[in-house]
Amino acid sequence: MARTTGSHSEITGPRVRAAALRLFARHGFAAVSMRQIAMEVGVQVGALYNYTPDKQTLLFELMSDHMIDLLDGAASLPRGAPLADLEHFVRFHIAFHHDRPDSVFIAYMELRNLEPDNFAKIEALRGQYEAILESILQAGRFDVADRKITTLAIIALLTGVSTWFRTGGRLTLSAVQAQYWEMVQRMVGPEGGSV
Amino acid sequence: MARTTGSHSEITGPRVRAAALRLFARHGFAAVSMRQIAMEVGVQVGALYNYTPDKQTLLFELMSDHMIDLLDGAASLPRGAPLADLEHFVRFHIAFHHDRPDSVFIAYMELRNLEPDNFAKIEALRGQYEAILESILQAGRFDVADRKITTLAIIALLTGVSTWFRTGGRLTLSAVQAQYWEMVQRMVGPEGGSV
DNA sequence: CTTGGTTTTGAACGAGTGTTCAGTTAACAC
DNA sequence: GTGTTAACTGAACACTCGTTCAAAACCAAG
Repeated sequence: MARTTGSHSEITGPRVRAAALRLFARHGFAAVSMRQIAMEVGVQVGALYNYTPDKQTLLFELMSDHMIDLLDGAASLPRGAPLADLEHFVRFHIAFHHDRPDSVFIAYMELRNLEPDNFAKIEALRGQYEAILESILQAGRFDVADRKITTLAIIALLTGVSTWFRTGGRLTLSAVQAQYWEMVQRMVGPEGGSV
Repeated sequence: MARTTGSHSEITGPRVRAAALRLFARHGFAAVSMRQIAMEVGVQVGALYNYTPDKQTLLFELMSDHMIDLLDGAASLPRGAPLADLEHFVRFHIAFHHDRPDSVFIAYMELRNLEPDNFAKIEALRGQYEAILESILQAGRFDVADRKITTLAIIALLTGVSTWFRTGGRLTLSAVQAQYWEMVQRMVGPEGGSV
């Protein structure tokens, strides 16, 4: 057999995903055509179908890869004292999302464009991620009225950073992390406050 | 002249906007065709163009109306002691967004589908809304490290409610308002804490 | 150089897009 | 009943859509 290693697919494949990611984030899944993606890659439309069975799967895999990376990252955080764990989680969430603005955008905006099966899979991953934060809150017995709500509130608060923060502005990433960590600390109250 | 008052346009017009709102929220602006909107209204496509010059304007007017309502609502809140003002703002934001899930979704998700001019107008309205909260924080001289960040953080926190809260679940709207008010109070620290 | 498999092209498919408009319908004033 | 005009239909326009596939191009191994 010929051309098994070093073939073009190992170059074009990632380029297809990168182009789709960029364009979906900028204009939305439904507004981007396969021809636009192909043009960005520098290839004809038909060639894309060597790398994805269809447009929907392309979207799903981008979202799925993102959520798995997120989950892996959070699951790999060192676990110890709950307050320290919470701080690690907060800083990780902000940094991770800051590094991948396009993926973040897609993961939050394009859920409705997923077919039911794919939607369920992404939602399951999101649930696992929330469970990590919730378990930290539980371990610390913080002073929160409702742990589930606090979990979702913290994630919404932290994810909101990506709507305005860009490197090179008034603040550094670590300054933002510090301020959000301060806010989260206040939100959850003193450790041991829960019954 | 004939048929000036009580004409169908006063019935069909709102129905067109309502159908567009519903469908844009469910499937996204780009994924919804004018024919789908017409079918929902029970009319042929061409008839829609009696009520909007084009699809883009239909989207813009939905977003614009929503933002103006939001701004009017916030501007009409009674102003007095900063802490009470902040509480009013928090409760208002949650209730307002809860009452209009479709509009909220569109206002946050479809910004990228606006033409530059329209985008700028919506952004300006959003800025005015943020300014109201910021002025409350300023008046109270709360203990916040950065007032602008805290403003955006609070709005992100509160808007996050609409991603999970639906009437009829475990919690009532006023219970949710109470919990978020508690969290916001903690986030901003004691009044008079700022320099 | 030939062979054999991977990758890409280029064209086509049927369906759907936003928008326009001449012509029909329907309701009100007189 | 007639005249007027707002409201709507139905068809058409010129494109764009996702997807498929035979044929060509390409490249490494033998």
